[in-house]
Amino acid sequence: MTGEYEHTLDAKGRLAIPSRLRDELGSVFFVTLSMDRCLSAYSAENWQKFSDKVDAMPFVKQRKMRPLFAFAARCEVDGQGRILLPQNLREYAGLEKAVTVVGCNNHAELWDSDKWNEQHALEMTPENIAAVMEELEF
Amino acid sequence: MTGEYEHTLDAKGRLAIPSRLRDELGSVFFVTLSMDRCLSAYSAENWQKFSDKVDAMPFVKQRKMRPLFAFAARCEVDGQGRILLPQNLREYAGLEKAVTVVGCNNHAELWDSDKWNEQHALEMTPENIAAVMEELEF
DNA sequence: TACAAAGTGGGGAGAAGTGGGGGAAAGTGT
DNA sequence: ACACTTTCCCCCACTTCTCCCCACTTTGTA
Repeated sequence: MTGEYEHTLDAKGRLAIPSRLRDELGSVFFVTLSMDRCLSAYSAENWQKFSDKVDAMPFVKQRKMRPLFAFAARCEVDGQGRILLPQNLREYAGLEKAVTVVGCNNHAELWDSDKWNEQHALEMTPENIAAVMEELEF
Repeated sequence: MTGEYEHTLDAKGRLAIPSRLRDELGSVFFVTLSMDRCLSAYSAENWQKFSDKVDAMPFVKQRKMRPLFAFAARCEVDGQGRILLPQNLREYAGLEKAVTVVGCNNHAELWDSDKWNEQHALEMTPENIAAVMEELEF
């Protein structure tokens, strides 16, 4: 998944999924908390992988993963390509009106647009890109 | 991929892909940020390799790679051999009207023609070529 | 010079994004 | 148990933008 897409959260808490990402996320996917005060959306397939990974962990470690499941939402896209975001998730990420959806390879992130713009400014510099390429060794 | 090709970005933000590079890039390819305030275009095949590499990284490291995906665009060439470049990418690279497409072995770079001409002048000297060959140890 | 391929420009159909109404379902309180 | 409120989901309507197609110009080639 790639690209950044700005959309608006309507009065009912619905968010349109960018058409470019819709195929990759599928018609049912999972949204959970992420670091950086944003939300992460995983396709059903990737969520399953993630879930399997946690399943394989020892019990004590599994408990630490609880919040990722407790605050996760199973989202179904409606006929208009939108999902309904639960209020607790919206509050966590500070989503109100303008939301930016960011493609991040194997998942998508949902950001309050103002917050994203700050992050964006830090990341979208030649210096940072150079550092990333260095790390990637591609 | 080799050669430099000057093209014009039309009013709709479309850019013609040089016919010489079209076969190597394919009908769907990916454009992302590069250092030097230009853009890099990777064939779908190379992009996949790159994406797989990131997928295999630990979670925290994956996050650092975010900008490469967030600012990447999946481009499909239209019937006339053109792609539509998203505005954020155009802004980053300062592309307005004259764009130079540069073949760089495994990828192509998109430069504002003025910027490229400066770079071009630095690189296209016997001294620089000598330095390059030195480095190459070929 | 004629012809083909490549590059450039623009109009229009259709998809994507946004907003809102109405009814079903679930939860709450009396 | 029943009425009431709230939430959610399906449907319809409107606007905007993207993408597909057609046409012209330029370049290269036989």
